[in-house]
Amino acid sequence: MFDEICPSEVVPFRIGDKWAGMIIRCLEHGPRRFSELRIPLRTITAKVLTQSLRTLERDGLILRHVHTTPVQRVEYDLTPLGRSILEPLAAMCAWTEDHWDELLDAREA
Amino acid sequence: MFDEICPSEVVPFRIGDKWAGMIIRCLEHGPRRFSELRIPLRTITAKVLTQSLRTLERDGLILRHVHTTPVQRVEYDLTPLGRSILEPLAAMCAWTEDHWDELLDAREA
DNA sequence: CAGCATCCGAAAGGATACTG
DNA sequence: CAGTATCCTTTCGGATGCTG
Repeated sequence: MFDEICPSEVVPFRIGDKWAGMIIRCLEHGPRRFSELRIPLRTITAKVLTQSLRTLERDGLILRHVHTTPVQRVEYDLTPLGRSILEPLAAMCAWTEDHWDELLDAREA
Repeated sequence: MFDEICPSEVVPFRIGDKWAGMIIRCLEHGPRRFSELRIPLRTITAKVLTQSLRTLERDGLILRHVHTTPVQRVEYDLTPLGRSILEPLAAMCAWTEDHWDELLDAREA
């Protein structure tokens, strides 16, 4: 999903905007900082990451925490609502893995 | 989902393009003709419906059958692959129903 | 560090008119 | 009936430069 070689465009599911699904997965195992998120999401720009995070925050799926001690730190974390979406998201990913070959075959033909 | 009063934009999931998920649900109970699909999808234009159907066909999720007896009839039907996507799609819809109020509350705040 | 402001190109979606 | 063709508007994502 995060690999540039991986043709993610084949995945027919999307949550929110282009990056929202991947952001949610990045937060699966605990809070992450803005700059930490930029690592797995290599090609995302700061502006677009900010946009996606704001949308997710507005929708109540993540929370934004600002720490000013001593330097600026901003952490993002899943809300219970955001965490609850991991289950249907996993179902989607499982389906995609199961039918990956069929999807690629269909594209070729 | 098909009601114009219903704020479908709140639904954070999407399959393929804007209409693909709804088209798949329209085909859930058997094949449908082009013009039949335009009824529940009231606001879709012929061009965009054609585009979405071609994409779904290319991805192997639906099949297109042309009947020329005696007038032109074109029917669309789910493939086994397309039918298998109904399950994760249902999981997504169930999640959305369960958390509908939370999503709307978050938007207001 | 974690953004915001500005500008830009590409793509998606749609309106309208026409066709085998 | 089931589309095509053409044009147009909007939206999306990104590049670049600046800031508290």
